[in-house]
Amino acid sequence: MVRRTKEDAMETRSKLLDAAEALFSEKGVTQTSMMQVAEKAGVTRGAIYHHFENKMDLIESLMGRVKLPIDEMREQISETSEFGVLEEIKARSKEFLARVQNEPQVQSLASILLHKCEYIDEVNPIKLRHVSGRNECINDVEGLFQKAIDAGEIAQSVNARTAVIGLFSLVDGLIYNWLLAPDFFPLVEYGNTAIDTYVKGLPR
Amino acid sequence: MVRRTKEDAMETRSKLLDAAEALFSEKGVTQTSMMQVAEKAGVTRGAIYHHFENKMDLIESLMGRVKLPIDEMREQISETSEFGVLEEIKARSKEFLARVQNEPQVQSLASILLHKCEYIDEVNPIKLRHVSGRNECINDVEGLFQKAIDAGEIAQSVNARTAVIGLFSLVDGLIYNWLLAPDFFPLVEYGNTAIDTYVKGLPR
DNA sequence: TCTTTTACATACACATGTGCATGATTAACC
DNA sequence: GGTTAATCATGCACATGTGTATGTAAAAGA
Repeated sequence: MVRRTKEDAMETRSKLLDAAEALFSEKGVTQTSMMQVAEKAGVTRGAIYHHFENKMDLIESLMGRVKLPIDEMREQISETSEFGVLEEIKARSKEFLARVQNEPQVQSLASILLHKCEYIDEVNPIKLRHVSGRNECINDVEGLFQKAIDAGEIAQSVNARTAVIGLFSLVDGLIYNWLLAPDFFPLVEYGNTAIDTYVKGLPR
Repeated sequence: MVRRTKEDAMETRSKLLDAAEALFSEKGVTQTSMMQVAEKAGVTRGAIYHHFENKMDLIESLMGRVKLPIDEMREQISETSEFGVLEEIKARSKEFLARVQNEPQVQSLASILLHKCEYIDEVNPIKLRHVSGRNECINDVEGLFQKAIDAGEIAQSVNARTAVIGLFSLVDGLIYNWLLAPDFFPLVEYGNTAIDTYVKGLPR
């Protein structure tokens, strides 16, 4: 075929990522071959191996393309809120759910992360990214909870780390179960109620 | 080789299931070949295809071998407790966590379900079993929550289904995150606190 | 004891996927 | 305007996995 312009090249690269994202989230990572990705993108396998080293590299590029809510949450962490710290924590968690429900790309990536790939060894870059992102985020929000404790919004008896991990697990579990069968319950509606319930249950 | 006795046959079948369970939970389902399972069990691939139709059938037998906590929870559902219904719900949820943490086989299966397999299409028996088991269990516990509402343990304003899905998501998320990195936090200790927090947050 | 069937091992055929090497054509650059 | 280099397409070699057919020796059954 013809040699395309540099903008055309970026477009095919983008098409390849789109195709991979759709196929991975639909059929699973291992069940999708490079050939299928190429076909969906309208090119041949040669194009993939020109733009990416292998499937793992393709996945890494896929994940790096979108700013996940967990990353965005970390960025906003420094901004102080006019309401209480606790309200801020709740708002962030709810926005997390909303993005998963409303942004198709975020939803696809979350689906790949939670359901459509296998977390094999520690070298797996998908797992590494997930775990490191989670741990950093948890550390940050733990600081927020500590601020809430210091500000007297919740009791001194509360362990900040325990509180964070519970909240995180709740949000993760909500997304996990919702992606398993989206028609089973409305994520944002039920999720927001659950978040309110959990935070309200923290000792004052 | 020699033809073994019927008890020997059951033993090799058991060894095959053990080998598959270990390999699947360690390296993932798709990354484990029938040959590796056979080798670990000390037989050849022929033995597998004699006892099981294919890999999927092997997985189904694997899952059917152990009574998952989610199933056991459903069986105990009818037994009434001497304490309140709410206390019963909390106790069941905590026992759920304890089994995952303490029983290696349950832990392996949970790891396979949550991290080491891909939920592809709706025909996937693993996903089907997971979803159907979850839905039935949720329906049952929803009944318990309704009893708690009727008994006045929690407010009439509480929606039973919303409450269940929140609690379930919390438990699922705890297990999911713990299996991701078991050293990160103690499952039972933190999990029990989180469950208490959630239930305590339900409107009275 | 003789036959049948079970419990595997062995071997073959087939499909599929990957990685790379090579080719073709044109954009990019001097 | 000629050379270089990028953007893919094409084809080959290789590895790996699956399913099945066949072989075999002993247990099960009569």
